[in-house]
Amino acid sequence: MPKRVDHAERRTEIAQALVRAAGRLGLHAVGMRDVAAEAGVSLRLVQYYFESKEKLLLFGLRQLAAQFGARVAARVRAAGEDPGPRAVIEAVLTAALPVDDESRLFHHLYTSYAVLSVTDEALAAQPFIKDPDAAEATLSGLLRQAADAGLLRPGVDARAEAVGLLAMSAGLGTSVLVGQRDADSATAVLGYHLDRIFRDRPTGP
Amino acid sequence: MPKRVDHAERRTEIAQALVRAAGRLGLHAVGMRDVAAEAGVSLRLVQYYFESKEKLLLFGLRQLAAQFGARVAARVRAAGEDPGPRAVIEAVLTAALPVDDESRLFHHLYTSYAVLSVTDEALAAQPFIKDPDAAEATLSGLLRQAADAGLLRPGVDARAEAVGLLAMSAGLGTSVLVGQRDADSATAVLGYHLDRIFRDRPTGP
DNA sequence: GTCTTTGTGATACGAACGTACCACGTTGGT
DNA sequence: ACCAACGTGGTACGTTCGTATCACAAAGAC
Repeated sequence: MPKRVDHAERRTEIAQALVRAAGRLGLHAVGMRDVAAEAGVSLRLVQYYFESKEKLLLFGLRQLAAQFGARVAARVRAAGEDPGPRAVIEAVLTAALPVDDESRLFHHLYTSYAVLSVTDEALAAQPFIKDPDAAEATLSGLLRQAADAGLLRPGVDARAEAVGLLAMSAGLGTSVLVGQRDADSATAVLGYHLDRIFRDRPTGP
Repeated sequence: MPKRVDHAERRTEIAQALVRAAGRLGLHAVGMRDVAAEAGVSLRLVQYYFESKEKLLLFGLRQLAAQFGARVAARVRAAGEDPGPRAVIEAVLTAALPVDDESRLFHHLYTSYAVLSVTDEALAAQPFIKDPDAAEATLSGLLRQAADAGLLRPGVDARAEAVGLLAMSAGLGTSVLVGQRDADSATAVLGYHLDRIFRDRPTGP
């Protein structure tokens, strides 16, 4: 039965199984056997495509980050063609909020990985510094654009707002995740803070 | 050698050992034997004072939350007697930032517990809903006081600001924890956002 | 002065974990 | 047609985990 197989695709499938299993059991509790069962393959195969658990976890993290990037891009695209700066910014910020199963799963696991990276340096490097830095630069650029277009209230510091808003979005996401707040309320808080940055929108004629 | 012993005190000591060990190894990786070694007692004793690991973890979480509450209170007291509302608010918000070993440890473990509580419902109930709700109410009240005293810029919504600032503080704390940002920068961002809420402080005569 | 409770040590047990090993069918190269 | 590499299954190994068991010394109760 062993036809030649696409390794990259197989690894992706197994990593997706890891993500699903981790969402159910918690990242700390998921084992190689759980991943194998979730993917519908034998334990041996998980070992075959990832030599060790650590490699599997690392690959899972990278895939998670990539998926999230794609999700943000999709959200921005869904904001319509040539949307206003505020729409784009709102799309970026709300993409991280756990409003549905997919984003909830993402937030849960990404936070799990972040906690792991504090004590396990193998996980630390890339996704927790480079990716947020990039997000910060992007958002900061968007705000500066908006400022140049005269859309912002006076005295707004693009960089400080970008950093603060991203942190707020992450923090709100966590509070939604643990059940302290519901998603609508978190969205409303973000909207309020954007209103404090942007000038009042022109009311209809 | 078995003199009569204060159970509560013993449990506290062991729970502190749990916290230290978890800070070193990660909460997911700490076992009963690690706690015993860290506390300098036998495995049996840990079992004796906490019947199961789950009970130990729960007690550790509650103790952590209590310690944090005390820390915030101390910070507020350290702001001087009869400090301005802004000083109190800044003390509350910066108390959660990982600026030293103690606060770093706290933020690390509290986030670990939060992640655990997503899949392990035994941990979920109290500290992740009640405590943040209380913090929110407190901060909201402080802001309302400041507004009544005419210290805030017009149009500020105390509740939305309280929720947003707490979320921002938590998010900034996490970014410091994973090494994306240093503590000073996080403090500066919080300061900037408070400046956007409070009126300009009167410049000296 | 016995006797029950309390605190403590050492150790054993069954399960689960990550990993390693062995065997075998299939495929593509030549 | 043969042979080396690939893909896969089954299973065993050593470790570690949380928990349970057995034994026993000290301290209060009466």
